[in-house]
Amino acid sequence: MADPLDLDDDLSYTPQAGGLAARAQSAARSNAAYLDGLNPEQRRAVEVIDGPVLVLAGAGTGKTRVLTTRIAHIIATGSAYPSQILAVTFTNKASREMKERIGHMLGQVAEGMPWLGTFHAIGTKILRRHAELVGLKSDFTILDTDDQIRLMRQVIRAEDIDEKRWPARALASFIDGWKNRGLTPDKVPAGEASAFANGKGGKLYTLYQERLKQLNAADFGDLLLENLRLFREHPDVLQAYQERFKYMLVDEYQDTNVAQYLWLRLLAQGRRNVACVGDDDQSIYGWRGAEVDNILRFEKDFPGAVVVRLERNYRSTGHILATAGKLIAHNQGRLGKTLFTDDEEGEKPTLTGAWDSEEEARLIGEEIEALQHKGHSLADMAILVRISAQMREIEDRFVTLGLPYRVIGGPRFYERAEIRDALAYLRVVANPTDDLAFERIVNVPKRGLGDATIEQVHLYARKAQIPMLEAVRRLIETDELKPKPRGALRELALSFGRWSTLIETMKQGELAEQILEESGYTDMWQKERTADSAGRLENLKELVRSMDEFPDLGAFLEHVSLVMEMTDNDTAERVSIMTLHGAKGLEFDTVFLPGWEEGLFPNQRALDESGRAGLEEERRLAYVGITRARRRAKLYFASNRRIHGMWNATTPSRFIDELPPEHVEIIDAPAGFGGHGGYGRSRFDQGGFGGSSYSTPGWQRAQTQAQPKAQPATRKGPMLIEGELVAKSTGTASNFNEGERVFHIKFGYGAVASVDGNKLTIDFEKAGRKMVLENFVERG
DNA sequence: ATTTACGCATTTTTT
DNA sequence: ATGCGTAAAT
Repeated sequence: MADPLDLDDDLSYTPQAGGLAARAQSAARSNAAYLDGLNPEQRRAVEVIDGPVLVLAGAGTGKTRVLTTRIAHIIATGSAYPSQILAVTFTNKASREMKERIGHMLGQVAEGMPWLGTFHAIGTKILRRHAELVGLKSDFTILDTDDQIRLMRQVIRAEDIDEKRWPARALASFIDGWKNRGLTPDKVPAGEASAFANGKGGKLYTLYQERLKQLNAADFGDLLLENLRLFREHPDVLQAYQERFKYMLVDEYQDTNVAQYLWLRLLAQGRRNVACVGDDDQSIYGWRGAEVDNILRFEKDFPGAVVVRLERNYRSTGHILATAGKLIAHNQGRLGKTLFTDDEEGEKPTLTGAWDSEEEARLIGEEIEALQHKGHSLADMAILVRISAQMREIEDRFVTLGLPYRVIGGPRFYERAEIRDALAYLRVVANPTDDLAFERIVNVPKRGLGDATIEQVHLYARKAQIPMLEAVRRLIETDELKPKPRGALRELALSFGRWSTLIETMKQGELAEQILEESGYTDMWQKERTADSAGRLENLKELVRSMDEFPDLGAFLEHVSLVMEMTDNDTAERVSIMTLHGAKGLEFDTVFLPGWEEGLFPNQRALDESGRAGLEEERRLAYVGITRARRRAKLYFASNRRIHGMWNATTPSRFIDELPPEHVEIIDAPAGFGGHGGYGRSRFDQGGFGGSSYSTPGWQRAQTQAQPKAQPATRKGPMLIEGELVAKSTGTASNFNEGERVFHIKFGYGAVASVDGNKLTIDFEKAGRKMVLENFVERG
């Protein structure tokens, strides 16, 4: 790129026949079919393209449709070329979805939207063009969280600070917070800068930034922060982008942090054609820097802004919306929306009290099986929990029941250790100066290189101002190293040399395979026969497979650093388990919401740390949870829950008391059918307990109205006695024999201790003795 | 240098 | 309860 500021390079181009713009224009002429089926508010949100617009889009009101149609409209009316529209999202998923839908709408893939992407992807794109202006080279590497923390640890050590008292993790969160707020080291308020490491916080931040520049690297926060610096220090650059972006669109505006807000505001100061779409009631990321205020003060920032409220809900039934609406009405400081629907009232959301969390899991399992037998698809059901720790009991229950489930969230593909290790090898091959990657794998698999040796290399590298790999090459020619490490390092350096030459001739997937093989990395996992080693090897294979979809190794690595996920096309029939945060933007016919207890939900920590604001965010989380449901929302609370391995008595969530009794059905939990008197008896039978909210008039009324439900005849689940399976034995002989070695996806390897029908008792090497259904194990 | 043992904390998660 | 990370033992 000769002149990075020559942004208009692709603007002089005439739309080709059949190109995106041409097709769109013809669509517009022919009568704008894309506008059909929009309700009046949606239409307004689409058609008012000039000037600032704030679209308050409630849950399920067609937000994405409005965004994509708006883009199509801008293109179709010839108001701008696709390359002049900036459209930012938070997640790759959202931007992928938008790309797809726009392409659909305009009849082809939206290759023509170069500026549709996440904040970070677009920030990266801009930064690479002007890297020199902020002290980077355009091929700078993007650090992941691991790299970031390792680098900070080095900085902390170099400053001779006690790592115990001031862990790198904590510094990382400080720096992250500053970057989220758009604060460069010099702008950090003195008070905050000195809160870390006896006043050294600010200095550490400065040093960390210096190290990043030395390494020609940027962390996630920098991708935006350096943009800000770029725009502020180089008005000509800013102006070029202001002119380029005729129209700007922002998705999930309620989730923007200060840095993103400042970035947008700088760009929007040009033409002021900025449309922000969001829902203040769904702001649930305050804890990572999102500022609901951004959306609340939009009209002040952009005087004369058109505000459109989307309140017609196309997702949920009446009772569900009424329940969610009543709950969220308890929040103050909202812009205020009331969702409505033309849909039927539907089933009332249900509330079930369980004796303990185990019973809660059991009840959910039974309900799912009952629905399944009525013909409902497991893929249309989800369990939404407040914290990940709640998943375990539910998973355990599902494993026992043989109910297929999938956990959404959890460690993502590119965050898995084995993937990061493999990537580190590739990074070093692609870029021998990537010290952080080199350090990550220098002793993985174990090569007998310890801290002492690494430190030696470090020292040498720093003295000679060369990358570590180069330092290794020189060191092995001297006799400064002990023979053993010297041999290991020589071997490694030779390998990297060899691999580097292959990069030209070999497809990256093949190369990766060879590297993993020759480095002994795959061997390492093959030798480790634990429950997940097989999965790890499978992940590595998947990685290699996916690599060849990219033109070259560099393109692949760039993708990986920005897109920390892998598109999985697992369409198998399973129930989803995820956190409430992870559920945002999704919808299901049936949603299970366990754990509505004080302390858990609202979460005590959120309350302690953020007070009323924390409570309101928790309430929004509850709102998000309920509004995920299309037809059925099922709330649960338990009177006893195991927390950190200890049983605690709990009280029902205050949110339960905020629900409208007339829209909620109270389910009398079936008493334990194992014969324990009162076991599993609903708390409602005991009247107001523990000073909880159950003495309020509304709920007393609700309780008396509650139909004591008969033991559901539809319950098709296996018979249970104290949670043990009694009726699922098929009587048929098992495929497994005593003493046989087996593998279980969750518990790993073990030996069959006894066989009972299709149930096996297995002594697992790691997990101990468990009883599992035989279809969950395979011969090991 | 690597293995084992003990102490400690433990919401939510994207890029 | 459980895992993770650092400290002592091999």
